[in-house]
Amino acid sequence: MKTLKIPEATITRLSVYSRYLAHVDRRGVTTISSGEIADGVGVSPAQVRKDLAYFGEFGTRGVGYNVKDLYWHIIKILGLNTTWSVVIIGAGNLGTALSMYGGFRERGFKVVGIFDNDPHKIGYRLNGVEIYPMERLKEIIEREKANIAIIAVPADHAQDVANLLVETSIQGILNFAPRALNVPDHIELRNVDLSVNLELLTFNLAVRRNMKGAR
Amino acid sequence: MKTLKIPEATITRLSVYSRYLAHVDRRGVTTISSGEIADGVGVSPAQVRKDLAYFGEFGTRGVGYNVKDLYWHIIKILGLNTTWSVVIIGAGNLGTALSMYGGFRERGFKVVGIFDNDPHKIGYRLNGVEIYPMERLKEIIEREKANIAIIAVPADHAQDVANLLVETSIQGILNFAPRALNVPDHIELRNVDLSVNLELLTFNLAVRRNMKGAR
DNA sequence: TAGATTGTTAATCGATTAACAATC
DNA sequence: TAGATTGTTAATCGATTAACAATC
Repeated sequence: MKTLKIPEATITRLSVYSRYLAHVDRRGVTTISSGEIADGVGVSPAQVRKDLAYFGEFGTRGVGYNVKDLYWHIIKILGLNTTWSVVIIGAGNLGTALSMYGGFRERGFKVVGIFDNDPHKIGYRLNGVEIYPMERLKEIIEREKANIAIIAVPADHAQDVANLLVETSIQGILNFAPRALNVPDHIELRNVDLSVNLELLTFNLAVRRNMKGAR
Repeated sequence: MKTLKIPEATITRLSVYSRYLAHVDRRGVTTISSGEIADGVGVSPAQVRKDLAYFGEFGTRGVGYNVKDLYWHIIKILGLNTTWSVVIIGAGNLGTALSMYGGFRERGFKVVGIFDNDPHKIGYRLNGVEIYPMERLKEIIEREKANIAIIAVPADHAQDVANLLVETSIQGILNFAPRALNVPDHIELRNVDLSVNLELLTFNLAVRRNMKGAR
């Protein structure tokens, strides 16, 4: 099978397109052009068409795309036509927020367990989901058939948590701790760094300040 | 002045490097090579040197980089040698978590106000920071000299909030709502989409599943 | 000096953009 | 049919990697 490599940026944009399609669908729009999608999300029409072309032909020349149709095609591409069960490690501020975050549920993710090492938190529920002690990590992951783990513990404990997860049936890890993690190849790993985004902003603001100063 | 364009990926990595440098500094390391930084954060040594080269010469040939020195150089580049005052709009789950998130404070960001339109939340404090009604947005931003606003409201209200912010002295917006926003050029805008990251993971997991199925 | 490692240039690789034939 | 818009190819642009001279 020919598997040409898909740019990660393309997947990122597909996710954005699909959310925009859901948005216009709710507003009753049935057909949309690459140019309209492009305007809606802030990219070029050629980019939209190129991104979709990696996966097939979803439109009609001279007409555009059927909104619902394209939406479901992208959902399928992203693997979101099945439910993913998620566990969250760390019931601190970030872990708590992520476990209540509506954005995940909207996209079909289901939080099935939260873990923490603070005895005072064990047994409580967040959004109906129980907080378990770390000792029960493997047991609960296997019982709930969790696919994905979100790491939301302090940086210094992130690798320890990753090591525990490697011993379970977990398939993917989303790491919010600002520390590079080591996991075997059969586990998908992605890092999200909240501070980096704020710092991309300050870098640009600092550049502007300096430009002003140099005038 | 020659201003060659810096890739955004370079800034992202500088932020990561600086955090790694802080980490090894705490462990007492005084000198480090591009190769060691590369290993620590998971990029190539050439990449590290290239990224730094955009901004100057910070190392010593045959020796490497002084850890503290390089750390401060990068902090300066990122604009983090001054304190940035941040307001958070939306005291829901995400806004609450962000306002308590230690990762921001660690990097010198200071949350000076939280805003919400729910009367029941007004006057309460999160991490010592008061929750104000939306009506006081402009007043508080100007009083506290806030530079950056973080939008953590539902997607449908994000543009309204952005419109209010445009009328204030805010310089940059970090938008967590999954919706493209329109703001004038003099305001720096960055979008963070938490779901996208989870979906990059499921895309890869779905590809793996299909590969298995095709075998 | 010999060994190590930077800073930088050139080569490679990959992603985006522009253009247009295909076709509804 | 004429107008519109896709799907796709070729051209451009930009970022990463490899290699090595400079130099501590």
